[in-house]
Amino acid sequence: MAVTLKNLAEICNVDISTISRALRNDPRVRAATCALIRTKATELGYTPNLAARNLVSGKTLNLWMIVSELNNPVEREPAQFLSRSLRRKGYELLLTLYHSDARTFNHLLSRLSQQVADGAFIIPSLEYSAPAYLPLLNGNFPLVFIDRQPVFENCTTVTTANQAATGELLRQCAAAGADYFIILTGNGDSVARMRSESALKFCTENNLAFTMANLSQAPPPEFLTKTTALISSSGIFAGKYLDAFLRQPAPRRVISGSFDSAPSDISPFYRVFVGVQDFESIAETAADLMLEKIGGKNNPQTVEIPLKKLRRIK
Amino acid sequence: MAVTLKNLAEICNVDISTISRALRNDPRVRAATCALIRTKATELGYTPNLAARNLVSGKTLNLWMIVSELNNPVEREPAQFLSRSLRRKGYELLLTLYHSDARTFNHLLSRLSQQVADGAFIIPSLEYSAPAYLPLLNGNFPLVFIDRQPVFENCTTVTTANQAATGELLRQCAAAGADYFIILTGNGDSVARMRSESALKFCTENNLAFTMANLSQAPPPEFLTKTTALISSSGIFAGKYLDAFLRQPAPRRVISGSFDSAPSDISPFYRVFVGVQDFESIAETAADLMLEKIGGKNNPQTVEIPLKKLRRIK
DNA sequence: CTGAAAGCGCTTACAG
DNA sequence: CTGAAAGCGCTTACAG
Repeated sequence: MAVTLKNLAEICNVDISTISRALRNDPRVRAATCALIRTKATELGYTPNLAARNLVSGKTLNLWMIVSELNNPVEREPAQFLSRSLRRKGYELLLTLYHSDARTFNHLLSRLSQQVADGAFIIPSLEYSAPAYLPLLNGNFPLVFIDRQPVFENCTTVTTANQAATGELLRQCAAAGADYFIILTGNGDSVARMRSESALKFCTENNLAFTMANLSQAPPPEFLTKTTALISSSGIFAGKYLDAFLRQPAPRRVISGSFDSAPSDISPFYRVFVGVQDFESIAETAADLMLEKIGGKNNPQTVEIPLKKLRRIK
Repeated sequence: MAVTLKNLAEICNVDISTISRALRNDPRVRAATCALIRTKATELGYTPNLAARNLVSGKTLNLWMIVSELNNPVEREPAQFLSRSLRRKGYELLLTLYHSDARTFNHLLSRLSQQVADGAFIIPSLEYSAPAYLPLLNGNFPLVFIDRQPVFENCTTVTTANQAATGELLRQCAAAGADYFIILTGNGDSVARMRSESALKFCTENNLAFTMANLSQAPPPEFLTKTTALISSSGIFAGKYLDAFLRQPAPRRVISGSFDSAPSDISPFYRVFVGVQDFESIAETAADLMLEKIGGKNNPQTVEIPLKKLRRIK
């Protein structure tokens, strides 16, 4: 059994409220009393019960972050930066995983309603629809979305300026000679859709040949005679697509343009460009918005963070 | 303001205790009363306050996992498996990071003393010494260590059978022709030390030439005439060591023997072996031990999990 | 079947 | 400077 204020009160022969005050450095308690209480407390290894404190204060100083898993840098990096940054601001970041499972995701949201944290950062999956969020949004619970946006409007989101970033990426590929674009970004979530749209727009505006494809879709024969750029959300996909469809017969030149990571084997590529997201700024911005929300400001908006850099790997 | 039992009691014109019972499916409350209460509750979006519940139950159904960061699979993988596994058993796994910082680590331990969780999994760093653990251990707080062992004895630890695993790894290298071993495993923590010792033992017993080295230590010229095996905790190190010292003049043949990951560029190696740890079994075993502990069993012991497999990558 | 009461461990006006 | 009291939101014997 843990030591409680009550125990200390009996031992020190003072009221429990005096104990409480002494331990919280209330200047009103006499130095001598305070000293006695503090020594006894450390002697017995007293440690406050946070659940009890939270009950009276109405806050936990905990913030949750709800992510799918940790293998993807898009989820992992913001989490790590947020943890550091929030600790400096007096909050604890607690990471929870939903493993791409809708039931688990909703379960975690319901925990938030049960007031386990003062707010939460969420990297959602598109398909987990709005109803689960409603109680939280109606209750004005501080929620900041990162990277992806949920299906409904009017919620605070911090994400990369994907339209601009995609434009830059394609421009580089074109400058390196690409005259045919295979766009593999798909439409799995709001970010994917934004990138696909932007890529399409770029190609159309600049009169560049392109096709939207995915990993199980062979490219039209056209690419054989062209300098092809593979545009993907992760270099892994470019590598896989190349292995699956482009190696034999090898096209003249293949360029990879991806976000965050290069293909694991870059040797078959002519050029490799990587748009590196600025996860630190994303985290910092999300933390600031969260604190505003906790402070009572209502700030629904989408904040876009520019790419950290556009690297040429090869 | 969140809806409380008190609010519901006023609205439904029954005592707060009846509300509580109805919402927890107590068979004693009349069906009609129960129905009324439940509809009102969902209407108003009632949601129990977990802090209050925890206060009376004395448990949180939360388990913490304290890790340094998430870039290393040795920390990330057990975390992900544990999260899945514990949810099935009715617990929430909350991940917290200490970012290789001793102060943060101790701060997180103190939170545990404040009863924020019913137990904790810890992947420690060697240098963060025993005192911070003492209150927890004395209070018999359920603690399960994963991978690394803290500096003191008598605590429950789940780790890979590193002695056997290292033996296997070196045996493979020797079978592939290695007659000179550069042992890069170091002594950064209990696992590193165990691997280094085991490697040394293996070489000595089998009459194989070897040297203990690190990334800033050139190998003796001997390796030039030998088939050299680089033994490391991660393929990254083997790659770096090769780049730094072995490339020019290139030795006859270099073999890599590492844990969990291969060198990112395997082309300069003659053979590449990887000992793959069984993080799923480690997590499963740790979860079981935790539940035992929470159930009141005192089970200090070190459980060793065999390697999942020994892969030959090249 | 339901209510009144005590209690979980703490904090904080309010008196004195 | 300190104590008695009320309260945070909930649960659970104990009566009736």
